[in-house]
Amino acid sequence: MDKFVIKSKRSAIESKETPSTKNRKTDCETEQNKRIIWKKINGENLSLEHCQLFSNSEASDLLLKCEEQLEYNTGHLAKVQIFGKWIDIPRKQVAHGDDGLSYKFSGNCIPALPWTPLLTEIRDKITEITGHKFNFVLINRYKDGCDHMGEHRDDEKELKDGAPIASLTLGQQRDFIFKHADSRGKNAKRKIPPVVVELTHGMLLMMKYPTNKYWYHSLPVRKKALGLRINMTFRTMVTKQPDK
DNA sequence: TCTAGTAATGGGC
DNA sequence: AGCCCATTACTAG
Repeated sequence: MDKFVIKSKRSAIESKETPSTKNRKTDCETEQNKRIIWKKINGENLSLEHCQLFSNSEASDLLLKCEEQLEYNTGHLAKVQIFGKWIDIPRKQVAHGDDGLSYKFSGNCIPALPWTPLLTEIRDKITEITGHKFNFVLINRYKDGCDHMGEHRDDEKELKDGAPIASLTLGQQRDFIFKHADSRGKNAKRKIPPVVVELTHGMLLMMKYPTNKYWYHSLPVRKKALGLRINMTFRTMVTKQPDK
């Protein structure tokens, strides 16, 4: 297992500069598609597949471009109401996608901004590799290991039935934890062990049906993770029904 | 009408 | 010290 721990945003971006020549990129990048190796993680109604979609240097380049180009929601779109209090979400978030789509998040309705050349390029690369088309991407920026996301399932009603979600990691490696709906809480019906996936720089994780129906996922706090992570989850949203 | 979902908090390990 | 878990109140649909 090749663990690549990025200690800071700076090192994430500069890590492509290796002292030796063994990792030097040639101009055969088009050959890369043939070298992609998928790994599967399966369980009861759990179906995940992941691969190293982007090389270390490609992923670092994309992370840098994201930092230069992306802007994140502020104000009420960056807050959530919990137990009566309005709290800033512990990360930054923005959505892009086809015209008219939006993302509902605990009462908030986050409208999709238009696709940008950078996001279109990444989207099309994922489509090329997976064969799946996406009309929406939710981007979450975790500045360090203290930024996180709680346990949740993605809103099934908004997502096209049976469509996978493609999750791209850029930057800091983080743990991603899946918990079965029946094994959560004090009065859990069953004891199903959680599944931990290490999300690494340049890794694409496909969450396939029906994973999201039965399994919650979270990105817990990791105090020792010091670097920046940007995550993009490409989705296929249900497009608005034409009025009858 | 009833269910599910958001994150901070504090205690146990 | 870090990680895990149960608890907390209100809203949208």
